[in-house]
Amino acid sequence: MKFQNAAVKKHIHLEKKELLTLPKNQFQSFYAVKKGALKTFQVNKDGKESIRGFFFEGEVFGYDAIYTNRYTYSIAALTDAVVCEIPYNNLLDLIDKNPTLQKKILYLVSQQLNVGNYLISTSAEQRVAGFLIDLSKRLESCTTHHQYILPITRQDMGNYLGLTTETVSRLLSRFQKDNLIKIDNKKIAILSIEKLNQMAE
Amino acid sequence: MKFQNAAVKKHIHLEKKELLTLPKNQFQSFYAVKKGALKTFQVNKDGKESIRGFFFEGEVFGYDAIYTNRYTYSIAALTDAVVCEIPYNNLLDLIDKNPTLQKKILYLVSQQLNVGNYLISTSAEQRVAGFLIDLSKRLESCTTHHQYILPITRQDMGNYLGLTTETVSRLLSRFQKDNLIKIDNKKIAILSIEKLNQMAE
DNA sequence: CGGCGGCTTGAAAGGCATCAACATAAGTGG
DNA sequence: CCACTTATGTTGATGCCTTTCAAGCCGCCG
Repeated sequence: MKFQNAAVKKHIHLEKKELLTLPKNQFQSFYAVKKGALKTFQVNKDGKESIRGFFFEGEVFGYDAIYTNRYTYSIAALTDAVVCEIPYNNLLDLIDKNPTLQKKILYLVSQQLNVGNYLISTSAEQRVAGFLIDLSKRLESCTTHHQYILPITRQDMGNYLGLTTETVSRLLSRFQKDNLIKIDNKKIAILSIEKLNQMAE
Repeated sequence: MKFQNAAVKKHIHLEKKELLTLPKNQFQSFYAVKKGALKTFQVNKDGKESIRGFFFEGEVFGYDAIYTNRYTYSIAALTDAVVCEIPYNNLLDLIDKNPTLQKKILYLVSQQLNVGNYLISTSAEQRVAGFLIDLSKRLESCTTHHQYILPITRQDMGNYLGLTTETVSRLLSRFQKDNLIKIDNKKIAILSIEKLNQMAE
């Protein structure tokens, strides 16, 4: 994503658990993840976090605010992270000068429309399976032999998938017992993408 | 959405339940709904429909295929409907000539990113409440006094929300008993947007 | 009017949440 | 580096919510 370099305003370094504070009620910029991982979330009235999405190296977030014109979610770093701000107006100017960017941007936004399809699934099994496959694709840069380090706690997985920590944990244990994956705390290896895919449909 | 007129290739008339057949495996066009309602769906291995989205008058679908480069969903008309095809290349050309369209398109795509946030919710109650509110906004043109005609069967609602027909039906009955809504088959009147909102968070 | 798809409601089964106890890992300060 | 504390993960028992299965009702179309 080379377009960033020209349009980038500044780099922001975040420590694990740090919040990326956004100008209140006013959308101005996208944010591109240079390093690390982040989550966007809301806290709902019973105090639980509802996680909207995870964002990893190379991904861009904030597109949804073009429509709402304000940031509706909080953003926190899951690991130490570096993001860079891309003001929307800079980007529009840049597109003006370089029309081929047009397609690129639409491509990236379109990508976001395809994330999380598996959230529709009824059963917890399907959702967790879908999530693991999704992660293995999106963390590809950090993946070797279908093995990667989860930058996400079980609780965050649950809050994203609409499940409890316990259910997530139990399912991961069962997937391991069934030789679909191998887990050692945060280290996950996918042993059978095919079977997982089948499971998620 | 005036841009359509210049970029439109042709109008397509669909009868209720008719499928909008798309060129296989090759993304070329968006489709704008001029009249009626449609759904996009997949049939999964146990024969159940998994519904990805509903599209009503004034909405445009197909953005997700920019990324995938092929249509991953089937499309069916829920009512008699008219859609018009907007070839992607026509649209890009048009943007070239008229850069203000750029913002408009991004706005519309961004809108799609904001649809279905309530699908994350754990409980059936939250999801149905969220869905009713969503519909009342999106069907605004057809809505009078918070009352509208659902173009969607209970089964489609269920398949969209990840619930069974029965659960949907039961919840609608309960919402009525609690004076949140009034339903008469497909006719729905929302009596308390506030309480529904609270319910959905 | 009859047939059929869609809707509602009931009873029973099953899956996930809740509550709880414990295990392990990570972080902190001496 | 260790003792302590806290966060995170696992596993079990119980209960609730949603699904499943089943029956009957209603509205629509031929």
